[in-house]
Amino acid sequence: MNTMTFSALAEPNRLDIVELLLNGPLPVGEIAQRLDLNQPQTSKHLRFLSDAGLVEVQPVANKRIYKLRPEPLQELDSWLDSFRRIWEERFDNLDVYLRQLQQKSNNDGSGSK
Amino acid sequence: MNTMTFSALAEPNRLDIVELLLNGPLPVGEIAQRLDLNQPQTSKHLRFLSDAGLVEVQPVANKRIYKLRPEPLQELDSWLDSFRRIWEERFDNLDVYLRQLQQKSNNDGSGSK
DNA sequence: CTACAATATACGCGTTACGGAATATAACTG
DNA sequence: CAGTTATATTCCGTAACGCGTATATTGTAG
Repeated sequence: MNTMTFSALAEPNRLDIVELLLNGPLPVGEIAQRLDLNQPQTSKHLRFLSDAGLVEVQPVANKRIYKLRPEPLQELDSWLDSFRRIWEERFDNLDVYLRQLQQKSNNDGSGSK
Repeated sequence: MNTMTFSALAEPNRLDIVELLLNGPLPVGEIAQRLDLNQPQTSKHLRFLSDAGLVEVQPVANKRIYKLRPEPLQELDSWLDSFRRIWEERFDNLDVYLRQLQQKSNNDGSGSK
């Protein structure tokens, strides 16, 4: 799992941008206006999101229209698979671990490796 | 969506810890050893993960055993729902947007509101 | 080519984050 | 109680981040 994705989404304004773009592609100015950000910050955040692969840009005349790229979020989705599998099984194997610990300290008189 | 979760997972070592704990709860020393981290860093990362609600601790004798808490990852999972919905539909509404733009610039001689 | 609109980049600043080393705390052992 | 193990916290230096302001870039219109 690429930590860039998490870094990108860890910043509140960037998370807002991503959620805003769920409604469809938008040019920088619109994004800045709707989220009440100034233009340079917006560009910088978009740059970050772009580097992380979360958005891509398409120039149209004077404007640059940003839209979401599904790939990183799909990767995130499949990363979560591992956890979904566990949630359904016995997630809390604490007792198992404790039993192992117990057993270990029984035959541990000699510090074998 | 809570950005704390993203911040917590944005750090490679912390991500490793979370993935390691998928196999079951572990004490600090084991985590440090398996991930080749020194003990203070491990404790600090676990502290962070704990603040983010991603892990919880259970003291056992001398040790402190950390285990995953599913809630934040479940929240993440349901956050992704919004995107899953979109992926299946027409995700790239760029053409739609462009048509709106086109139309707007037609009857935009007077800057109404 | 000039003026303008939209966007990107550079710079300086204060804050936060991470790592390492040292130290503090807590519990077990004898 | 002293010694030891396991873990947490503190202090410090450095690097990255987010913000605001100013400036550069790119495209459009006349």
